[in-house]
Amino acid sequence: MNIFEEYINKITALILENQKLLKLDNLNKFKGIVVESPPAEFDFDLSCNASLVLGKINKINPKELANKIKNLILKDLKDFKKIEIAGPGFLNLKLTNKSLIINIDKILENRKTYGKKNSNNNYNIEFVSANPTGPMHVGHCRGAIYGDVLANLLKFNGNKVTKEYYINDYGNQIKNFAKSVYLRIREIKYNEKFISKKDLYPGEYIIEIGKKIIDSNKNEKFDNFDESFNLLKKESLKHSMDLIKSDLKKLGIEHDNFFSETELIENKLVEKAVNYLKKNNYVQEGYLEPPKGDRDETWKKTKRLIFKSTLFGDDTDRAMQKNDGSWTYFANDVGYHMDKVNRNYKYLINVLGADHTGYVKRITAAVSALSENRVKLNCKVCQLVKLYKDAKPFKMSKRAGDFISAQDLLNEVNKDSIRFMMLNRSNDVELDFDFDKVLEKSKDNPVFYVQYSFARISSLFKTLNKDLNDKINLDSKVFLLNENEIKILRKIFEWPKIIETASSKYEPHKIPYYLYELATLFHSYWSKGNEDKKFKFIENGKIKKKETLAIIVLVATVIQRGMNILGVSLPDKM
RNA sequence: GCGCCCUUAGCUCAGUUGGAUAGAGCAUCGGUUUUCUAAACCGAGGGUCGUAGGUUCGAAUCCUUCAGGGCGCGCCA
Repeated sequence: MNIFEEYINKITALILENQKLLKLDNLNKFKGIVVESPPAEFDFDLSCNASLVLGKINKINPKELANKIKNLILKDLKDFKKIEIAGPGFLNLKLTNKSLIINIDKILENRKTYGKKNSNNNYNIEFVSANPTGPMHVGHCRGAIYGDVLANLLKFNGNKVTKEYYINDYGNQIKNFAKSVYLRIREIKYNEKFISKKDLYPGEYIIEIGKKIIDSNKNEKFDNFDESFNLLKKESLKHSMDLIKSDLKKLGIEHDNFFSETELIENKLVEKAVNYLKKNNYVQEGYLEPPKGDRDETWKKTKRLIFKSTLFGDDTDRAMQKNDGSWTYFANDVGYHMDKVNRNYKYLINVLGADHTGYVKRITAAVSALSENRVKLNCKVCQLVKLYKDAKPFKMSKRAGDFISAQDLLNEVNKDSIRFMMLNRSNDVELDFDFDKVLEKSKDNPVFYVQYSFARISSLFKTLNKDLNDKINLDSKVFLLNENEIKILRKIFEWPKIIETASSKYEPHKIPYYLYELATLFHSYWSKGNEDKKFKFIENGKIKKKETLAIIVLVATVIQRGMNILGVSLPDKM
């Protein structure tokens, strides 16, 4: 149920019926007409811009038109007790008690799904996909949470969502990773000092992995890297992925599908994709120009397979093969994405870190080519996370193993705060993550603020000895909302719209912002009781008005739905 | 040189399918508690929406110019 949609339909239908009376010709252009909440200073429930939009197209003075529409609405729709024309021609509308109650009842009857935007599509969201050569760092957490909440949001609306992780368990980096583990094992077993070199992984977790592999392979000598390679690769990857999965789990995230790059190679998916693209002339042998950025010493102008990604909006065509004829990382990814296309998803979403911005156009181009534009890949880039502690920036780099890992973060900050704070910003701006602030228990910390509002409601229900799910019967004869309750109700009406834009634009950050505003209204109302006894909810252990109870249940309902989507818990008591 | 993102109050940011007097939080200053949880509330000051143009009844929002900041620009992954 979305009250704005409901009334836009009623009002536009009414206008259509009375087209001649209103002297309107261009009625095929209803685009742009909306019903929304008026600015706070107007004491109305709804606002409609129909006369502004239609007046413009039909060259009619919007205020005159507004007046005619106003009379029509008053005559034909019995839902409003007051309509005013404001500003350049906005219609501000106030609902009758009866229609307010109808709308409140509708929400109360469908508490679990209030705000749901019905939809039934098949989505694949690829996110995290951190290299399996080491543990997750803080930057990964942002993308991880973003992807997870996006999935929750889309599922809430009724879509099917596969949460996927692409494991880059192939190529040189894995060789170097296994080599690092090998050298650490030699260090432990034979006292050979580990000397860190370029391309090796020095981090301490490598030692842990080495120990585990020694334990589970008591008879293995580890005296020849090449001979032990397969074993080392397999076991190191397993331990490393276990680390990552355990971090993800602590953040409340579980993927549905892990897709291995090695398997993709073994199943010849790249060849299949390349052959398909060749058939359509999207892949050809050719030469590329040297890159414009930093000089690359190993660059060679030789003939190789090239994907013509410029045909799909990329800045330059892309190599599918390296100097030695083997596939590039991109070629493998093309193979992977062909598999996704073949799995018949309607929408593909890739959540990437800021350092992969330059990759977006080519992989989007590849999906267009592979699906003949049938499937749209949407790449969402999460900008950097900047860590602060004691007002000093925390450095983060994956270089020497001195990055801030997800573990480090989880040791100090609980999952709820991490999730909420990482989402409390649009994904395409940098995010300052302040350790101190996130641990604070005050209004400074939005997580606590929202949770606290719910805890207050819970305690209220405990005092009343009532359950949040109890049925409430409202009576239009005595129905009366005070100004605090009206403000809250109007905010509650906006919830479906928040869900709609958050999910259609993939912008989950709108949810924490909204919840914070709703919590503010509730805290404010609550405090009114401290100033003036008449605003207290309870008298002699009983609720004073059923309307108040209904409003409070609505607040609790929306906060529950919202926090549920965010994957943040709601304690009863704080 | 090129691409993507950003530029809104002292600070951190919401707000873009064009709409009404541009909003929050922090910080600053001043108030509120014998309580349904003060982990809260109320009030005040604070703005040329980076610059310069354009589109129109109307622009933070759309187009163009320029400037500043971030990320990236390999046949690495």
